[in-house]
Amino acid sequence: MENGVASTKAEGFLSRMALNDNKAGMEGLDRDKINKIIMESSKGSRFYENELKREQQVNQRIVKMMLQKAQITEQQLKTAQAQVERMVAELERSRDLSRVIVHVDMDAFYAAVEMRDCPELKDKPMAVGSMSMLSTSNYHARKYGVRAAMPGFIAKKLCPNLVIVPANFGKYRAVSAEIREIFADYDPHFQPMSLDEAYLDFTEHLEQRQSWPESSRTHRFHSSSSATGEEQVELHQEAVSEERDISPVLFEDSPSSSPCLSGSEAVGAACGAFEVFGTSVEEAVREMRFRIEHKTTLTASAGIAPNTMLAKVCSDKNKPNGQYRLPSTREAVMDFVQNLPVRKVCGIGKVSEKMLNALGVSSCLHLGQQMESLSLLFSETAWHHLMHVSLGLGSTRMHRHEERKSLSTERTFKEVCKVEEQLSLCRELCEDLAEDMKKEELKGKTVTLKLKNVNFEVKTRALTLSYAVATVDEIFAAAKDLLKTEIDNESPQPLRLRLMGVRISAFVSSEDKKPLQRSIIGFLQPGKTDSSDSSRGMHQTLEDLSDPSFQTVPPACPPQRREEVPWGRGLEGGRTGEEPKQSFFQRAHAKRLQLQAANARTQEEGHGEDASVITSAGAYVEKGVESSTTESNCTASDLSENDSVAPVEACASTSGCGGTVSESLTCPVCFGQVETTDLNVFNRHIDQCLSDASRKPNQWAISDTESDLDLENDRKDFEVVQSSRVVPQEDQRSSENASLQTNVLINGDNKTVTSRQPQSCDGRGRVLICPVCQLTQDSDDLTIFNRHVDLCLNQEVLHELGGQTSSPINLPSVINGKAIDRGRLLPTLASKGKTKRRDSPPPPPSKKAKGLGPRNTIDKFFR
DNA sequence: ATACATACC
DNA sequence: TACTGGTATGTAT
Repeated sequence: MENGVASTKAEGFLSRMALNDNKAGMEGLDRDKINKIIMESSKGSRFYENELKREQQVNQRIVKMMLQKAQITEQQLKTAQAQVERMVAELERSRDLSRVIVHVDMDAFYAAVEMRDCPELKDKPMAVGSMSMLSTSNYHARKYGVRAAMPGFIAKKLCPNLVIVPANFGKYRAVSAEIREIFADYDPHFQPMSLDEAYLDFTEHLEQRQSWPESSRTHRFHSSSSATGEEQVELHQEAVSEERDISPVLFEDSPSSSPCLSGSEAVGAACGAFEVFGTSVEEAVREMRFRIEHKTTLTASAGIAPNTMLAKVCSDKNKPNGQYRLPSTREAVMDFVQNLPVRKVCGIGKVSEKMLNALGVSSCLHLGQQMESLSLLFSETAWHHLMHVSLGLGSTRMHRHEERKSLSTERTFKEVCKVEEQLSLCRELCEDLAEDMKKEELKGKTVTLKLKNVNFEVKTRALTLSYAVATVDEIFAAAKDLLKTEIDNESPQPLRLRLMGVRISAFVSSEDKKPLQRSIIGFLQPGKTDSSDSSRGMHQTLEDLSDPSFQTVPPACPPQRREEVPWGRGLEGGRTGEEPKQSFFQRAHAKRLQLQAANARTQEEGHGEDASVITSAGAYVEKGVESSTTESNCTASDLSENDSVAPVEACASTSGCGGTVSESLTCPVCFGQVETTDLNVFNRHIDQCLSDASRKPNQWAISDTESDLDLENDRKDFEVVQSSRVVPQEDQRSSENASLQTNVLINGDNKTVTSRQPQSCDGRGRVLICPVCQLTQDSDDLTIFNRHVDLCLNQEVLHELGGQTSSPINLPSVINGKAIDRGRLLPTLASKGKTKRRDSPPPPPSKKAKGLGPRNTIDKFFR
């Protein structure tokens, strides 16, 4: 109510532009004066005009709704009422007041971090962001009406002394990690909503807490009041370590056994006062906030309630640095809700509020009173939500982060009208996106282009492919088509853009992400000579794109692509030169392959067939490490769709190549010793190294992964060695195709099996093949094998460093010195899963690769 | 499936 | 001078 309609009297104001003071720290402002300044700063701008337009659209919606309302009959109302009542009864029956949910929210987070690190800002109005847009403001600035989502230049008009500090997300992320550590102590399954807020289920913690000794609820104060500047920073550090010293003791499973008391008293006497927290929820939450403040020097606010919807509202109640508990009784909840302005509810924004207001609904009390009409005027999901709200219902359990559904990147810029610039912009976005896709090991089928013109009109254009994509070229191929179409539609007028964005969605099931495998593969791959296939078809260069005459390739037709650029043909022209974008390893390996495989490139057509069959079988296809102008297509995903190779796919998953278990492991990328025996940790390290090394290249292919079935198989006995090109073994040995891609299955008889002979998958006795030197190892002792691989990896680098030509590496355990092929190793599998899964209903996101995920990494190799 | 709108941080 | 960027979801077609 204190808000009412944002634009109280100022009739000419756009409600959507007016100050949104529905925010802590903004009570009692001179709204009219502030709105006047805001309007004066905006009036006449393109932005303003667009807002005006949108406001009108909303108004029309409202008019329409009112007309509808006017036509509602008694009968309809009656029916609706019955339905609502039934539903209320049912919801009431299922009301769950047994959980204790807490919503924690850092106060003016970014601003607080900046103030903490720069004391001069403390007593000044400040905000984080830029002249164009602010992310947040401190409470001092809020008094002037300066708030998040307001452009800096307007904020400056409201508050000329406002200090605007650029955002430093790295810092916020670090602080966020600190507070999350604390959250985890109270609820290991807490649900982070952003860097500065999270929902926690305190129920379990409270149960245990009841039996905790006082010592476990005792926390030491930190007296740092006299510190200033750098000193304060140091103190802060101390606080952090202190916190760390304390928490393990405090939160052990059996707190009673913790030696906390005696020890802390002594320490406490030396460093400051104690604070003992009780066993109630409020005390527990106070303790948590205390620890947060102690550890970060930042304050948090919290809300305690029986569900998330209420907890969220409660956390705002006593902000900043406060908390509010809503008792877990139906009565308390209903009372609370009655007085709750609808706008405070998460999910009800500016527009919904306005529509509800038009119906005379401003508080949740009205919501309940008008539910019948609302059920007739709003969509089912909408009114169901409103119904829950009116009853004070909300989620009572934390559902941990679901799988990501989309990934996007967008950029606002000055005004771009030239087609070439638009295309190169688009390409840049695709590059960024591809990089992110790679980081997350994702592939998606829908590419969406977003455009905003200088009048702030937004347009989105989507294209759904029949196969999942992830590389720059694939994404760009689609985005560019979409862009081109828009350009054509507008011509002869140019598109006058102020923003462009690219999004990918419709991800393929993610269980088949084998991060490390891919990583290591990419890493071992020679520069991908092949797929870079710069030349044809799909590979249009930027220049080509700029050519108005260019024809776009019909989107979404994998078969066509395959014809144009058959798999495995990429070698044409096998790149002899070095790819500047290759990783060090790739270059090293490529060089060696080059030397060893002398003239092996010419016959691509010759083996094209085999190559494609095999690759589709589960080979990992590397995406071209093309220079910026080339485009590669046909990635593993294309091939993975080929059902004909399914049989092989089943066999494609390889078992790990063995693993070592030693005190420390040597990272094949940085060669540093990783002090751990935990493969997950090790894998993470390698992933990090790999991603650091590959930052720009995008050279790693994204291979598909194996299905669960494969994973099982893969624990068995066969190995799949795959490289970018398939070469029958005979040829391989007799010719120098060695450097071409191959994909072979090797069974116990040491026989190379191509995808045409999938049956050999069940081969007994496994044969391990070094992914680096490609030599078959006769020992199947994984430890020995790993040692060999390590040596090979090192050797590889030494060669590169020494600029030597590589020669067969003779290492212990390499027997059978039969070079199988010099392709790469591909532990995996490529896509198997996909083909299979595709036939059956897509796996519900829920199954999240339990247990599959983590194991996709290097442990396949080094286990 | 596509486009656009709304919402949240 | 200057009005974000990322993700999810709902609404409508």
